[in-house]
Amino acid sequence: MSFSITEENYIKAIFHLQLGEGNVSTNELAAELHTKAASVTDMLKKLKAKKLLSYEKYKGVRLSAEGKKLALGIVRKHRLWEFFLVNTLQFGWDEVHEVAEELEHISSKKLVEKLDAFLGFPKFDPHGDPIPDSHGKMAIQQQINLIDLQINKMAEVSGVGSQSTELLELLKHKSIGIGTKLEIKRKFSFDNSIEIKIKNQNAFTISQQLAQALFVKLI
Amino acid sequence: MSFSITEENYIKAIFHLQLGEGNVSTNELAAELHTKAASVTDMLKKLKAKKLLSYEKYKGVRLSAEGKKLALGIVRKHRLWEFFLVNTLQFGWDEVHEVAEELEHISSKKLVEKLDAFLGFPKFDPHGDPIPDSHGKMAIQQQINLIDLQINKMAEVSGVGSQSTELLELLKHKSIGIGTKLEIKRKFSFDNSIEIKIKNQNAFTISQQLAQALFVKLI
DNA sequence: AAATAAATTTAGATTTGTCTAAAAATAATT
DNA sequence: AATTATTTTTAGACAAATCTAAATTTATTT
Repeated sequence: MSFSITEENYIKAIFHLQLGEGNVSTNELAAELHTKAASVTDMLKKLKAKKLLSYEKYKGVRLSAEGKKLALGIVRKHRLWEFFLVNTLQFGWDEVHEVAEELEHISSKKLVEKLDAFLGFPKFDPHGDPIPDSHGKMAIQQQINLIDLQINKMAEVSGVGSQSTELLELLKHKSIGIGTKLEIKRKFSFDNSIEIKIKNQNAFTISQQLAQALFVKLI
Repeated sequence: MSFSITEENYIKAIFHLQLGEGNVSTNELAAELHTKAASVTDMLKKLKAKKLLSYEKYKGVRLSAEGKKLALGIVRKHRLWEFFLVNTLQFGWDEVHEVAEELEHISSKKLVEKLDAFLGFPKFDPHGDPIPDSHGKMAIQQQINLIDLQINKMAEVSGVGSQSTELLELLKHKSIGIGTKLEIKRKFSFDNSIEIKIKNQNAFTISQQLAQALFVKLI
């Protein structure tokens, strides 16, 4: 079965809103999608008929297993395309969202898998959000993005945003790897670069792009 | 002004059908788009109101300058994405058309320009069709694809399908460049590789991919 | 040139996704 | 618990893109 762009956008919006436990309300959805409650009600009936979600009048909505699967597929595409735009086409990480909103609806299954392989099966997108794999599994992230680490808090590198050879080459050159212990000494707002200090080394600065590709755990 | 996917598909279809001189008929368009004549008539009125084409009842249709510009933009995107799918993502050249039909409607201007640069400003797509540049200009092609050259006809390399460093590296290694004179000795249907003979050299075979990246003129 | 055939357009209906306004159900307040 | 406020649903209408069937125009034949 295949779904319209509008249907996919509803499913994705519900997915993002139902993170906690409770059901998603009609008004929440209307706000998220910049539409009206009446339109949402109509669409929920349609999506219920397609078995993508469970919905009872006045009770709100939750995705079914099938709906979740569809949502994860869309999120996967969105985040893979964002990764592509930033790491391959040199977009700024802050200008890729709208483009990815369009690209995430391209339907070819083969395209997604080939893109994933080309990018080196990245686990996190440029914003540090996890990319679902082809089975819908995402890396869980107790780790935080290095760029969000507080100054002078010691932390340990626990993951990288991608497996690209370019990133790995740079990390090797800077002697950074999984397990490296470091802390941030300064943050420069001009270019969002940060100065980091690794034990027994002089402090040095790394770019925003590199910091965003690194995930750390507090120690 | 922005256009729906349907409108863009009509404009593209008219562009491909009006290659010669005459006007494009309602029935021709209906056949091309797998729709009915009545639907075409409706849409032509709409596109005329948007000044994308000139249309008089019962007289057929031709694109305006503006319509042509839009069409060239869509063709440009289609062929750039085809090039990307084949050369970057390793799709077979015969399986990219449907995917490119979707990708050609992604609207971001910046995406197209960055993709073009990433690919090395290719002049021809994997089928040998010319890719319009950002101003809508296409390389004219008296040249034919090497893969379509008849056996034992002497020809001269007149163009390459792209400027990618990978292609140029391979061409350098094989001592092939613009102006190289060669002829095809055999074609192998198993993998579509061909055996070529360059003056004063031993014959050697080249891959389908390489042959498709080379354009020649008969001499 | 009249008659027939083919192509094209109009008229009216359908589907998808949306809206406004009114009605119904749920939640909050006194 | 009754009243008010909020949320949600229904009813009816609309725009986009399509369709079928009928009407009209152009082309072809006799």
